[in-house]
Amino acid sequence: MFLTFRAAVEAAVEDALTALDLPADDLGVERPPEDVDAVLASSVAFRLAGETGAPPPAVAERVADAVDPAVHEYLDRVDTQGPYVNFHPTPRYLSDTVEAALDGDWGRLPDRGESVVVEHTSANPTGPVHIGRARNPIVGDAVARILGFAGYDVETHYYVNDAGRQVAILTWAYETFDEAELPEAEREKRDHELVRYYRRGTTVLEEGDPEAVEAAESAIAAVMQGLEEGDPETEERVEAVVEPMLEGMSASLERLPAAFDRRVHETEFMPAETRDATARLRALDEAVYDEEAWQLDLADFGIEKRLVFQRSDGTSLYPTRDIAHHQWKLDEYDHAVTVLGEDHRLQADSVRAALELLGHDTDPLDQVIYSYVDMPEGKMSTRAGTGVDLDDLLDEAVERAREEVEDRAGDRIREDDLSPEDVDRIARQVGVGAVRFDVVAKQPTKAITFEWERALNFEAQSAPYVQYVHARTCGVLERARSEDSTVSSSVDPTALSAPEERDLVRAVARFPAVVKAAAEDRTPHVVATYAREFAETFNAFYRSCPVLSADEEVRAARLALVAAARETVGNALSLLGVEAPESM
RNA sequence: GGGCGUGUGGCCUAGCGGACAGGGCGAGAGGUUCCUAACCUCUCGAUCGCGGGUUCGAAUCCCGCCACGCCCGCCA
Repeated sequence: MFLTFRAAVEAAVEDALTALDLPADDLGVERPPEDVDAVLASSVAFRLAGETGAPPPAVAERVADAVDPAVHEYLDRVDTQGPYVNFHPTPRYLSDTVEAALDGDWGRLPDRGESVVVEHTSANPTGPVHIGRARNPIVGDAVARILGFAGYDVETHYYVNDAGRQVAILTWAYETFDEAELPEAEREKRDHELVRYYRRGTTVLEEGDPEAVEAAESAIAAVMQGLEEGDPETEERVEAVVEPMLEGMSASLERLPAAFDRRVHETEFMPAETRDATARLRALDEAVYDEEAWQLDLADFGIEKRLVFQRSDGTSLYPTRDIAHHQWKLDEYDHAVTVLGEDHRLQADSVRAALELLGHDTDPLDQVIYSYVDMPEGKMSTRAGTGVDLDDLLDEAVERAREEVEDRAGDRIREDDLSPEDVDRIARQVGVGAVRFDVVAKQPTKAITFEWERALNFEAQSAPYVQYVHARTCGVLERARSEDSTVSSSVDPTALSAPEERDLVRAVARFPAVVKAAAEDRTPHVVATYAREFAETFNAFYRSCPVLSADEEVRAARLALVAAARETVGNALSLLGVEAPESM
């Protein structure tokens, strides 16, 4: 509804300017501050003041006079406040908004008939997921949900680096060391068990005596060569350790929840596609053979660092395989979004440049960059075993949420008691939701230093604040149902006259525009910001507008509005991957 | 050294060319015979890193500087 209204306002301003014979290249349509009672405003008058020789307020008057509200949908009237032209919607804007929101799937944008692959997380299968990288699945999952809701045909991929040196080390270590000589696993989970081999392996490589290191290096090299050639036996050996590791990691990710439509393995592009890409790269004018390795000169793309794409021993590197991988993505999908840490940026830019050189249009490629989460003491590392595991964070979050639920159970006003199952459910929804919301609500490029107290703060501006609004809407609707009231699918707009009612409807109306912006810019945090503002608006309404005790007509309208609000806040939470509790 | 990113009250954060820079945490004062108080109201608190510039107008754009992070591997 907001989108329709905005289009109408833009058309109205443009028509008015044209009629006044003024330039209409910048309409200055924007959202006014909260205390101004208009849905949209225009600041064109500032820009036209010089043009017309009149002061901005006078220009604003003229523009406002030139608008004919009758010919624009939902446009009721236009007035001015100083230099600003303000636009007010018709009562139908309110009723149509509520009715549309009740129609189901509120906020979903029409099908675009375009596919998009969202690749995220893609953590190396070397150990348990720690929270240094936890932004990736949380942001990536939200981006995928938002794009899907915005009308794209979305597929999510976890790209498995199963052909690199790291997994070769893991494979060699797994086959070499005896479990009896390793420390006990931190959890009875395959990823925790297997990471012990990886850690022991890297320790030997770093601190072992020269002979041992040499033997290890040759064993590792043999694994990499085998993979390069597509040797089935080597692939089997690697798979034997990579797959259980991934199962363990996935189990943690699913708690967020972050699930994937498919895992795409590097080895799927070996040897054929990688060899083909290597050959085509070597044929380029920008290809340089230096110190027995093949490299790509990307100076024309502003990248000083040469991209090495074939080692002196003839094997490929991660970027080489990623080029083959991305050629496939470009062939299969209309758009490809990759969520990756800031340290991979140069890498990704280089791959993109190489794809351009190979003749691909890389416009469909898009990156969402996030900054790693550090500990107060410094970086987290799988190898060193420093940092906090995602499982530990989620366990702690749920545990603290449970304490909250139990504390609050005592002074509940409502007489219905929570069953043990309810307590479990709420603790999980609130605990996991708080972690997710805390991460997804921030711009991903901002650095985060992990602190327990801050990450697990359930106070205002966190997930529970928004979830609580959803629970409240459910509570009202449930009560109404028990009194045999049904939510009417049509609304009398004149019954919604209180400012808190109007504000809430207007907030509902904006939701599709928020989805659109978040999808276009790949910025899930704007949905979180909206959800928080929406919750605030709802709470203002809830405070001053009793629903069930209101007179019949007002009651019907408010009940419909509550149902619309539930749909809105529920869908917003779902886009963020945060559960919407029906009670809490 | 070069490239990229970030810098908003004690702390976290939104805004990224227009109406007095919004929230939250924290500190303090209130609010529940009424649909869930994980709520609400009020008070305290900001040279929007620093300095220039562009503009009628700059937290927002440009230039310079400073601080922090990331990258500059035949690792991924």
